[in-house]
Order: sequence, then structure tokens, then C-alpha cells
Amino acid sequence: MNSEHIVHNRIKIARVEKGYTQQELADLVEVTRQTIGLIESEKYNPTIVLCLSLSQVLDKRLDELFWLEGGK
Amino acid sequence: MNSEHIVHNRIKIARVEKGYTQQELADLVEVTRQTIGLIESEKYNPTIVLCLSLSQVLDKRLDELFWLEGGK
DNA sequence: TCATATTGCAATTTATATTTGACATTTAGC
DNA sequence: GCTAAATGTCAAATATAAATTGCAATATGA
Repeated sequence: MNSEHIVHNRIKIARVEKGYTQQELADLVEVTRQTIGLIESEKYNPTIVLCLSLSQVLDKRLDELFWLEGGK
Repeated sequence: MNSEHIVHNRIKIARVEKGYTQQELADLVEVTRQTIGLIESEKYNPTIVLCLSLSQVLDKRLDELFWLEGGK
């Protein structure tokens, strides 16, 4: 599909605001630490379920957390 | 991962509002018609890039288009 | 210094999103 | 009724998200 599109995010900022480690956030949304690390370094393209879980746990709207290159 | 979570969406409503067929919407976001059909019938969990593309093309915020069972 | 927590990174495996191609069903117009 | 466009759906293949394991690097505190 759309693999030229790059997603940016503010997961790390929101995570640190909440005082969570990568591991703690990973446990809260039930993924591995590596998955959180990859998302924070924008190495790939997570699914909407995971993004919604992160949005819930981090108390931010999806739109505040994720946007497309050139978007916003 | 989080496979118990069910994502709901308003893709079909937003698509019809814009007057697009599934095929036209699929072309705009560069996926197949089947992918749009599966998302509309909530059969699975799209990636954030695709959701953001849909959000752009349909002129809706992510939060208006996607939410978790029990959420909102 | 030593020990531990945290993060980065890479290879491999598993699960699943997405494609492809095909055919059935529905819908709307003639 | 017929026809064509739009949609639903299925099976098989491919692409990639996510898991798993392991190890290095860096920070932090005793």
C-alpha cells in the first residue's frame, strides 16, 4: 500500500509526561518494549487498535499523537 | 497483541457523504476495494497510515472516524 | 567502581494486514 | 424482465506489524 507515507508521533513526549518507562507503557497497552521503541523512533506503521490504546493510556486524542508528514 | 479490542468506524458514512464508491475511495488512498470493504464492515484493524490517509481524503479527524468498543 | 534500570538495535519467527483474482448478490436504471 | 454498477465475500499469496531473544550502550545511584 501507501508505504511512501511517513507517520510522525509524539508518543515519547506523552509517555515521559506521564512518567512511564517504555516497558511500563508496553505493559499497559499489552505489547512488547521493542514495539514501543520502534514506534517512538518512527521506524514503522502501527495498527489503529494499538494507536487507540496508546491514546487512551496517554490521555491524548489520536490527532495529537499521530500525523502524516506534511500534514497537521 | 491486543486482539480482543474491536475498532469501530464511520468510514462508510463519511464515504457516502462525499459521494465516493468503495473503488473511488480505494483509489484515492491507494489500496484495493476489498480493503475498504473490510474496514467498513469492521472485519479488521487497519494501520495508522491508512487511517490517516482516509482521514485526509474524507475531511474528518481521526477521532471522528475511529474509536474503541466502549470508548468515546 | 559496581550494579541495575533503561533504551537501542539486529536477526529470526509468528500473526495478520493487504493484495489478487474470482464469483455471487444487491441495487438502480432502462 | 434485463443489464451494469456497486458491494459482499472467499481462498490463496504477499507484505509487513508485532513478538521473541539476545546483546550492547548509556544513564543513574549506591
